[in-house]
Amino acid sequence: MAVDLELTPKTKRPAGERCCEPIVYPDVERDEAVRMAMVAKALGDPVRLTLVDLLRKHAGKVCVCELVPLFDLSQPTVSHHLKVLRDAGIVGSERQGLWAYYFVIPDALKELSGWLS
Amino acid sequence: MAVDLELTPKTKRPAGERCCEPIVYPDVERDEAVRMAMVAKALGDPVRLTLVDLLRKHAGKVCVCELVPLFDLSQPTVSHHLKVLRDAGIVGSERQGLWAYYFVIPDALKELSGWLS
DNA sequence: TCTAAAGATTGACAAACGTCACTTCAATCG
DNA sequence: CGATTGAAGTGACGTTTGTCAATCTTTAGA
Repeated sequence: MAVDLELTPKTKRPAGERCCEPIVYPDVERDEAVRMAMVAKALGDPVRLTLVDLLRKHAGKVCVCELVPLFDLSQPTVSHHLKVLRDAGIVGSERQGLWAYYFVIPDALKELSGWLS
Repeated sequence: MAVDLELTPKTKRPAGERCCEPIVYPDVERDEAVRMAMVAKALGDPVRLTLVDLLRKHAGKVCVCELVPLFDLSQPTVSHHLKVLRDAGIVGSERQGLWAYYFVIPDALKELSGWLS
């Protein structure tokens, strides 16, 4: 896991000679990075982060009609943000009659959370 | 802290009447959300997340010249990503002669990390 | 069956983003 | 000094993002 960077003392190289050996690291990490970056990106907007915060604090399912008035945004915009979160796998939705309820998918943030701490 | 959403059973409202009471929540949270979203956004790119990962795994200071060959990107692009991370307060840099060394700022990810878990 | 309401979708547009080629800056070595 | 190297800055580009107005879809109620 640990990439072994050689922190050798550096001196100026002659022209053309490369500065340092390229370090290879497994591609597994690359996929992991892509996945986590996708989640982080979805959380990278104050509105979406707040949406997730509300849904998490609520632990249950929250109706869109309760979320929209919390923001100074049009309904389609909130809907769009919810879609971004859904595409990132962070939240799920469920229709009941006229209403749509959103909820946080339990383990969606686990990988990123684990990496961060 | 907990926002008290009233999950009353919903019925169709007559025209003009609002769907539900707007819920107010303290502005402190809003600032917190803006700060955390800023950090998340900076991590919301695979290259930058990998950069942070490498710097963290290394626990010390890493020379830019060791980071550039790890990515299939031009040096200015890597430099740009490092600047984004610096602007977000996630990493710091230090010059030593010709070389620039980057390192993760210890507590930069704490707030987001705490919120996530 | 007609109307109205909740929510998603579409289209548009300005702003921000990721990338590169080119240039500039600062520091080292001869 | 003059040449060279590591890294940052600039300008340009195509793409993506956040937002809204307008529209569409589905459902409930009369």
